[in-house]
Amino acid sequence: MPLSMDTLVSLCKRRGFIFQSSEIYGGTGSCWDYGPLGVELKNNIKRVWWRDHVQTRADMVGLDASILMHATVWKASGHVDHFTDPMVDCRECRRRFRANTLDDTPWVHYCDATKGNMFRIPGGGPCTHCGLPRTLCPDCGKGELTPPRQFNLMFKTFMGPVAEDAAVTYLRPETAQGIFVNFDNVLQSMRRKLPFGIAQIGKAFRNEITPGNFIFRTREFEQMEIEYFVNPHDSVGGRPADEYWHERWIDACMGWFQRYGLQAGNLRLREHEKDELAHYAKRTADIEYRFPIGWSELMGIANRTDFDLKQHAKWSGKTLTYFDEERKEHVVPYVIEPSAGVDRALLAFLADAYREEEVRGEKRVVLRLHPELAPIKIAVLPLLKKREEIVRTCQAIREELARRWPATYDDTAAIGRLYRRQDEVGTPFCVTVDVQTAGDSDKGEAGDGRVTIRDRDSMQQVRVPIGGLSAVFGDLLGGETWSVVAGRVGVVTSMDGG
RNA sequence: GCGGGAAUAGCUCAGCGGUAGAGCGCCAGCCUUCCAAGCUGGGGGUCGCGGGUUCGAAUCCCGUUUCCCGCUCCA
Repeated sequence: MPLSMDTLVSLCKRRGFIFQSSEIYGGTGSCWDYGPLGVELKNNIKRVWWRDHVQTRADMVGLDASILMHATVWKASGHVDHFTDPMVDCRECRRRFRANTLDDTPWVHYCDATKGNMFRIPGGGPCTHCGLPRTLCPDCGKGELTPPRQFNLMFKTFMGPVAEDAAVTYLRPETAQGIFVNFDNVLQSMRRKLPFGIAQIGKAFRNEITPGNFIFRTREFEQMEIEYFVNPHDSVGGRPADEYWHERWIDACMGWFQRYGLQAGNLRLREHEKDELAHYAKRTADIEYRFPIGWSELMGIANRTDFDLKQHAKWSGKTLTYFDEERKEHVVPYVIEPSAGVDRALLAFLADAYREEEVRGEKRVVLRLHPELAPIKIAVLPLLKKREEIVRTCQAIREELARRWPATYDDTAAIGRLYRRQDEVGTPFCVTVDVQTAGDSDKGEAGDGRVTIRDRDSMQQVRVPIGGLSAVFGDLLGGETWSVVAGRVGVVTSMDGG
């Protein structure tokens, strides 16, 4: 049975990943809070994204621009003009129209002067039979229209305590503009040569008409964006540089999601049709993921051309160009924009990791999260919580491991249940301390100082000395596979075998 | 914004005019030497909120809020 969104929502709440915002007040539509495990998962996603796209690349730098920006930014970007059209709805057929173009569009009219015959009247003029202007829905000709409503896809707010017009600005609807307006700053301060990119992770806000589907579409969300600047006059491999780099980024992004666990079969690329392209875009490709709600956009990779830099140059009066030493000319770079949603990525990673398995006739729910993404890397568990030596040993081990990795201790259930709990939150490894480990002071028996490591996915176990744990986890959490590491350090036992 | 559905314990839900329930989970104790074991006990809900009808409302009526599904919309 395919994973339902409800199942995921329920798991997220029950296990402390994601709660509905302001729940005790009845909840706030489209807003979600990340709980103790959710914030770890989200931070992990952001961290590996940043590491892989910024820190390990010579051609990338980072940025963290403020959410509130000069209001003119949004005039230059086009968001003010394109985000705030007054809209009206037909009460009958429920079609929606832009109020300011309504009077110029052709309309359907059932004319009383001709016993109610239907006419299609071109342009915005009155009916030639009755002489009356259009008052009803131009499409069905029957329904009354609602009063115009402002559809502010941008959240308007005020800078300063006095609400006067000069101080009006917006919560940014995308992080991209923070990069464009800092293009020259970065160029000057970081001595960059084209091609190079600027990355940013941050919150963005859109008054979506229809939010929903859990964290898929929310009004407050977080973006991971790159603006990669290229010289459109250059050619690479016989192609214009912007087209070449667009392709490279599509491949890189597709590969990145798979590297952290998304199955190739749940990912696909979708090219935007010509009439679907934003007016500034030369080409846009979406990476879609097979979410519980069906195939939907996970990220978009657009070729925004030189539109944004030119717009900001025009509105700011500043020169936003790059000097090409070889050609001795100033160019406005083209920009390739890989833009991903953190929340959507998190949803995809969760959905892809979710498994229901049958183990000894019982259902096992397990999140097969990539170890780098897992909120908790290691759980240290006592086989018997009544034995002081065991508990003490557990806590010492946890404390030591927690210096390098998120590690937790739990003794509130029997071992089987403890394992299942960790499975359900995606903890890749458990360390179990038993009587042999700590010894038995009552019987005067010394412990052997060895503990069991249990692998989440295979449920196999291997026994290692406490002193070797740090090195073993260094390997396991550093990218080596369980089978390789386990085979190297000890005798592997499986559930059925032992 | 429109249409439809829903709202009762942390989760899944039953109850549909007469003292708020179950399963799971959670907590504690006993037990337990590796995969959701067992036994005992426990905490937890003014049944989304506000009105109304009634001797009496989780239950019927009205309003409202929120969520879900679909439509619309989506730089």
